[in-house]
Amino acid sequence: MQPNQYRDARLEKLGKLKALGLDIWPRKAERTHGLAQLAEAYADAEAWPNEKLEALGLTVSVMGRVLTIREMGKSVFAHLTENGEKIQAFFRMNDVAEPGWDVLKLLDMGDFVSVTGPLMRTKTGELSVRVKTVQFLAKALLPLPEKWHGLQDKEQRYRQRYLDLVSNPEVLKTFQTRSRIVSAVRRFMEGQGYLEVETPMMQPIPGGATARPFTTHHNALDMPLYLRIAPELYLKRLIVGGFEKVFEINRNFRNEGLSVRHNPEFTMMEMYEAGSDLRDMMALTEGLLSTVARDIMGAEALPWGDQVISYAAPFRRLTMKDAIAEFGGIERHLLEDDTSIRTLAKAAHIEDADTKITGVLLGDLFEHHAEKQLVQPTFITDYPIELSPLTKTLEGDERFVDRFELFIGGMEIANAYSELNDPVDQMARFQAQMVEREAGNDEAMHLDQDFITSLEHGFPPTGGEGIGIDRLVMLLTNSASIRDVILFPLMRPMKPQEAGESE
RNA sequence: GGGCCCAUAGCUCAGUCGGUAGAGCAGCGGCCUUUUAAGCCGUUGGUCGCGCGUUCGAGUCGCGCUGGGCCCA
Repeated sequence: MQPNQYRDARLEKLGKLKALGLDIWPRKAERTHGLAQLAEAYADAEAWPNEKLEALGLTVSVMGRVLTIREMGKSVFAHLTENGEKIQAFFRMNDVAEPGWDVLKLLDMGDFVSVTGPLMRTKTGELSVRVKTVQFLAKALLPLPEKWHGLQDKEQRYRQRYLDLVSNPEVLKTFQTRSRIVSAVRRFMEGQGYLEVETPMMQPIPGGATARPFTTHHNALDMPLYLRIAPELYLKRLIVGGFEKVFEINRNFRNEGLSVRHNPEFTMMEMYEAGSDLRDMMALTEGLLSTVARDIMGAEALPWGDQVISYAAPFRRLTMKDAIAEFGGIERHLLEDDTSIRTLAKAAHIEDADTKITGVLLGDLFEHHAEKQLVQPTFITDYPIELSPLTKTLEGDERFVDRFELFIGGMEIANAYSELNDPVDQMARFQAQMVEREAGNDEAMHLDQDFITSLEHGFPPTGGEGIGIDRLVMLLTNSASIRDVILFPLMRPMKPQEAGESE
């Protein structure tokens, strides 16, 4: 409604810059060095005192966003920032070529400039460019958040992540680290001989997990499509087709609530290896996490809140029942009997404890007693078959399956199976899921007939696993919320502003 | 879905018992040719998230709504 005073002042300066005959929005920045490059070479004040820098006679052009301006009469200091690095620009009226001094007076924090001049160190020891010429690159019409406290309001930080990144350097750092983690994961998998593939994100039948999908529609084919909840069934088809080791890193979408650990779209890596089983997946996971921790974070022991998590192999292994017994302080033999399991579930105030089947109750008891306490990496094994429709059973016990979930920091990080490859058994498991679905469980799996057909053509014994990349990044970067490692987390839209009198 | 908490200037935050809006940074005008959250003088800027109510009077109390945060299921 009322024009913003900051915008007005800056638009006026823009006009003055134009009046100086400058190209206000040049197509390219003049520069000889990146700030990171200069920092790496000359940041060491002991090795590069001012005399040595001046003797070097190195003239540089660097670009950056103006972060601070300190005016001191006929000299001015400004910090430029680029990619998380900073350098000081030192302007003296007598040094700066026309129309540099006039340009300087029209600079605001947030603007982009490139400056050219010899490298020097001020008497307080800061690496600086003694500016001879200034090239104006772009005007910021809106002010940056406060320079000392940065942007604090969480809502605004998520909605306007660019401001969060500009004003909170550790946020930029976290996301740079995320990128390096993902690429280290890729490197490790490729080093193990895995090939990265892409499978459908839009699927006619959503499969591979128990979750509610998002629905969409294809116009030309006039058919419903689902955003995938997992790539699993497609990756397995590739193993049927003859790939030996495949992985995929990409987004999954689950139509569920938001929390510190859940965003409706999240990044997962899934991998499948023909001929291997759960034990091989454990070894792969230990190798992956300890390698990434070492290579990217520089240590196998990393802080998590006020604790320290060790990613050194091997990780602890514990059956689901043993975990319930240990962390729930429950006598182990009570977990062998259906009636006492039901009694324990009621005691733990688990919902529908009277009607749920035993396997589901065991899972609930595990969540209730153990999950939050599994801070150090722990493989939980021996899952009830009811919770695992895609997994081979344990040798000698048809009620449990050869599956693990890896817990770290009280969160589920990974989920792996010795994959079910018997098409007849798989069909029966799907049918059990369909009964669940008809009983009203809209997270139960859909029948995927073509997937069954693929198994009928022969699916070798296969180890498969999914790893939650967002949660892994949370752990490695010591971030308490998934929103701190997802650049643009889902937010409810703001109520649109009232239209006002203009129409 | 339930409980608790938050929303005041562009940003970070005060605002007492209900008495009519404050600081720092930023902005604007000055002074200052090696500063570091530079300093000094002056100064602009507010639909106190939105709505209804109580009251002579509401940023403050009550109810509802919106958005967000944390905990729980």
